[in-house]
Amino acid sequence: MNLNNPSFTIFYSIEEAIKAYRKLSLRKIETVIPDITVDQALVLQLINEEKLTQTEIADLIFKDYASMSRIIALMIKKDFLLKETDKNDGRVSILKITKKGESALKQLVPIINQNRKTALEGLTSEELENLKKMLNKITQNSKK
Amino acid sequence: MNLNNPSFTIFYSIEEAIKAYRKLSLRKIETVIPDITVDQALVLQLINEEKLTQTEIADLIFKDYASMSRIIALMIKKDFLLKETDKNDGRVSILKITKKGESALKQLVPIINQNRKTALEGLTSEELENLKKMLNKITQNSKK
DNA sequence: TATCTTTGTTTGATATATCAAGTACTATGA
DNA sequence: TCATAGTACTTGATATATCAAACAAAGATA
Repeated sequence: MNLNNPSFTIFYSIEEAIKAYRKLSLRKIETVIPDITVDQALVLQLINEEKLTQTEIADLIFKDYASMSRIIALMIKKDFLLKETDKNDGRVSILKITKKGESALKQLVPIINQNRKTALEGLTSEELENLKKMLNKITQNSKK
Repeated sequence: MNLNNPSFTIFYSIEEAIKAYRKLSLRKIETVIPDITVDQALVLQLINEEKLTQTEIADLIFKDYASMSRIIALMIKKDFLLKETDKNDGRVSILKITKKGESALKQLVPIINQNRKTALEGLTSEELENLKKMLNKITQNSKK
């Protein structure tokens, strides 16, 4: 039977966990910046930490390039980002954080860190290492 | 720093694993039934195993009721399901699997089981128990 | 019975996921 | 230098995620 099948429940525990965490993140984030999504907040943080192209960001956080293109477009529309064309390579976009983006970021960073802490409360670093190892095994198995 | 932060990597290992698994599932499923999605295949399987309302299915697999409504509508459009109104409660829909749905199901069940086996290869049942426990902890932490 | 609340489902709006196709620019080899 | 291939990104189409609002039927209550 399906519903009590351990293989079934693993994947739905994964889905459940990630959905619960995303919901927590959204709730906390919208208390400080109402018009930003969880993904957009993360992208903002990544661009702030390193100069990255859209493609590089997409690869980092496992997003499709098409999705990344639309996420960036919305962030520009909402005035969190600016886009310029790279002078050395006309295909590449340089992403810059606006004033509004910077101010949002200042408020977001502590919230994001707190969310992770909240979600991982009670898990030791060995447990987390283990969790990551098992998840990576599932990823590798799935890529064959 | 963010990218090497263990808290960061945990959540992205989770996303990576679930995305890799979904991609594997889709690839295998589309070899037998090209016009069905991973979610739709799962819904078909659940309806086959138990008589469930849309709301119950949604709760089981952590879907929003709105999403479930649309998934069901598409499955009806593609002739995998039929919907009738419950005679005892005019709000409730009774979902029935069509001939096409039944025939699809026969081909899908072994594929779905094989996908899970593939993805979990090399993980012992103790490890899986542990994995589930940690994921459930993250879920509970996130729900506060 | 008339009103109010709850329940099961749907619809609209916006964001993201995925595939396929398209655009623009760059690099490479004949 | 010209044709071809590759790279970075965009766009269209369809599916799903999420919130808010709507709707119809059922149940509860005055």
